[in-house]
Amino acid sequence: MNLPPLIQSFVLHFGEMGSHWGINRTVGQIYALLYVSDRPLNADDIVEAIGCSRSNTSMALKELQAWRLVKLQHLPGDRREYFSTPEDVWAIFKTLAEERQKREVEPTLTMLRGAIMETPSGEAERHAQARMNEMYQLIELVTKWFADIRDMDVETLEKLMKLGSQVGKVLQFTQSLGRLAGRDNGKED
Amino acid sequence: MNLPPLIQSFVLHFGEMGSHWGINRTVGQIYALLYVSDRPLNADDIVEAIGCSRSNTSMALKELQAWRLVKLQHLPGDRREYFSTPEDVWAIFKTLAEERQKREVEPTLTMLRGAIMETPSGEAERHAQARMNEMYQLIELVTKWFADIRDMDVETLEKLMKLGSQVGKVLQFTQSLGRLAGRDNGKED
DNA sequence: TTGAATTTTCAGTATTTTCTGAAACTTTGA
DNA sequence: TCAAAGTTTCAGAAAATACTGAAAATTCAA
Repeated sequence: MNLPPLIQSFVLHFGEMGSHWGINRTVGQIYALLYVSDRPLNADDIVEAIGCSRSNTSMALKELQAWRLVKLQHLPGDRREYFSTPEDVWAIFKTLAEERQKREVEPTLTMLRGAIMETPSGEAERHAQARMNEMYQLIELVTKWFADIRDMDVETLEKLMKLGSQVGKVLQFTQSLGRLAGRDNGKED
Repeated sequence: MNLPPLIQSFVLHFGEMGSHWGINRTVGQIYALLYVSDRPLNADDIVEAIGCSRSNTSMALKELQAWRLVKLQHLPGDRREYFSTPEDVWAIFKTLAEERQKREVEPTLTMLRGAIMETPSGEAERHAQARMNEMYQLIELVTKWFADIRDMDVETLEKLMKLGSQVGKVLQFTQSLGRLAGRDNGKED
């Protein structure tokens, strides 16, 4: 690996982190490298920087494209393919959430629906179904909500997050709006 | 594996899903089994149901305890250890988020802080630091927010989620109320 | 159409992770 | 204290995953 120490530690960390998230090390490293790079990189740049084989790089880039985490582009007068990550960190975050949703959450919901439909034979199975149903309801609620906030514009999203748990008070406040009680908006820190 | 088909498909699915999330198959399966079980199970029950070795079960249970995802208990008049999952699916969700935070997010923030502190030598490194800083800000915002909503009571949380993107509108509304009242309800850092 | 540049595929190898059985350890009741 | 019941540890086997180099395929300009 042939990188300034500052960037190297970032790249190595993402490699390790990948393992904890079911992503292979090279994929994590390449992603990290592209993320901090100030220009698009081609496969040979990456081989040079990371120190893995050309073919491994090709596989990893393919996987990153499948996740929609990197953009492919061509530079004028150069046949090679160049890769970069989207600028906007929020966009990255949203893409990741969307892909996880599609790949893991949806199949889980499908499995749960199937199991919940079955006719239980006996108390144990009836209980299992009730538990699966609880899980189903939770996952559905959370993912619908994620989809909702995903579609909010970043400005509003950041405001919402900065508000934090205060949003609970805002909620209670708006619920009592029917009475038009003329108090302030309930922020105290 | 010796389970009703309905439960078996659930258990197998969680085994597979585990791999995508950096959790080993047996751990995922055992967790799923305990989740749907209508009574606490001991290690031999688990071996019988899943069909793995006794020692593997022991390891997996240890890991699940480290994640605080299973409770250990003793039944009167029985020396064996019995395991079960918390009843409340929300609690499970929160525990998972907390542990991930501690194990993966915190170390990442520490690494980022370290890298951002370094003195950059050259434009490439300066750019890399700027990118790392963007990531740092995002992660910090999201985790603070998670911590905030984690501490909300389930009732409020469910209301909030059901409200979905409507919360954006409520937010804008209360912000204009805040301005009218002469204060800003966005938290400052 | 050719051939140089580039990317992809794939079979085999290396590495990592998971799983097992045997042995060691712990706990508890007599 | 012992012995029985139960649990954990750990070295090595098995399985899964990642990585490589060589060869095949693709692309593009002439």
